[in-house]
Amino acid sequence: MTEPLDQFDRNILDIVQRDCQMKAEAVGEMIGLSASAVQRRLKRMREEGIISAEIAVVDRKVAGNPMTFIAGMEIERENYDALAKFRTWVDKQDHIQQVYYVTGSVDLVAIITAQDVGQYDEITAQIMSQNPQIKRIHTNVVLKSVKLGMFVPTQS
Amino acid sequence: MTEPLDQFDRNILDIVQRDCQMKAEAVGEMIGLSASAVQRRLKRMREEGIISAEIAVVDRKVAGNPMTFIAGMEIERENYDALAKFRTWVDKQDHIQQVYYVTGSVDLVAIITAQDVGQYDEITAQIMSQNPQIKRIHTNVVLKSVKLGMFVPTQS
DNA sequence: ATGCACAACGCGGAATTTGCGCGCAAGCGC
DNA sequence: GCGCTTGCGCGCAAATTCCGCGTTGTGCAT
Repeated sequence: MTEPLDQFDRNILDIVQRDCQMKAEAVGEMIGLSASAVQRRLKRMREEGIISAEIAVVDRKVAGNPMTFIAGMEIERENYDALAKFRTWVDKQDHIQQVYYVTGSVDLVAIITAQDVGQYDEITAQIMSQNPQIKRIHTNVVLKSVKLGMFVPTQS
Repeated sequence: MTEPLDQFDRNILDIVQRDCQMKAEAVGEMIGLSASAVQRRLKRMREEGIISAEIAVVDRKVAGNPMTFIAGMEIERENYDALAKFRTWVDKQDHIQQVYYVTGSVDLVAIITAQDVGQYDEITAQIMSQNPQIKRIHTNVVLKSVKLGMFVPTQS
């Protein structure tokens, strides 16, 4: 289905993961390929889902959500499709950036942005009330975002 | 410095946060603005840093890093610039996607991608050896990424 | 095994099309 | 009336498509 990436693909991904608006010609110069070849490969990787999205990263403070919280949640493990239901629900919650289903003392870890603690409180209240399978929420307040990003290494 | 966003700006950000390759004309149609106006606003928001980056999101599995870990770390709190040093170091570590400095039972929370547990072990070993101020690491293995993204709500 | 013909693939470059980036005059709000 | 921002038009840069070529790999006959 999706055959392995060659070195050119990896180099292209390394670049567009940092700046996806770069001109194909500039990319081609960096990696030793023509502009049309770069565009062909980009198109292919987009179609195959290797590049799943191309997104703008917006400053949290300017957007009015200066605060970040990390919420660890306990869920009913037995009920497996509780997780599926939670997934569809959480997809629509814009303040919940990321959710991971994990091993350990909590079952779910969520990265949540909010305007202030009051709004965060409202969000957690909604999580609890609209998802009875969530038993408890442990909150960590983020004092500083040391590093942010979605970069994935491609070089083996 | 950076005056507040109006409704047009917010609508543009909502769109480009999901797809930053969309044509300005298409964006303009959605929000009721001409293409050139959209481009002007995008340029301004890029220059002001409201849009801090535009990046391609790459599939983790295809990139050869199918596993994700959430690492909670304990650090020497007294030494404040220990955090600054850690920041500069961690910026260069491609496998460490995100790092948050938090309140609670741990001081730092990191999202880390790896090929397998063996590679993750190497990464944590490097963290410990190259950052003596890190005292201990608590690892949570991610069984499933329920939601991923960097979306920030802009509508108040 | 060796040599050859041929199909498949991906490249670079040219031609075409598309979208961007400016200047400008008009319109809206303060 | 004075900003500021919009919409429009034009020139140009970039993306897309098309085409010819070289390389690779496969099958077949020698």
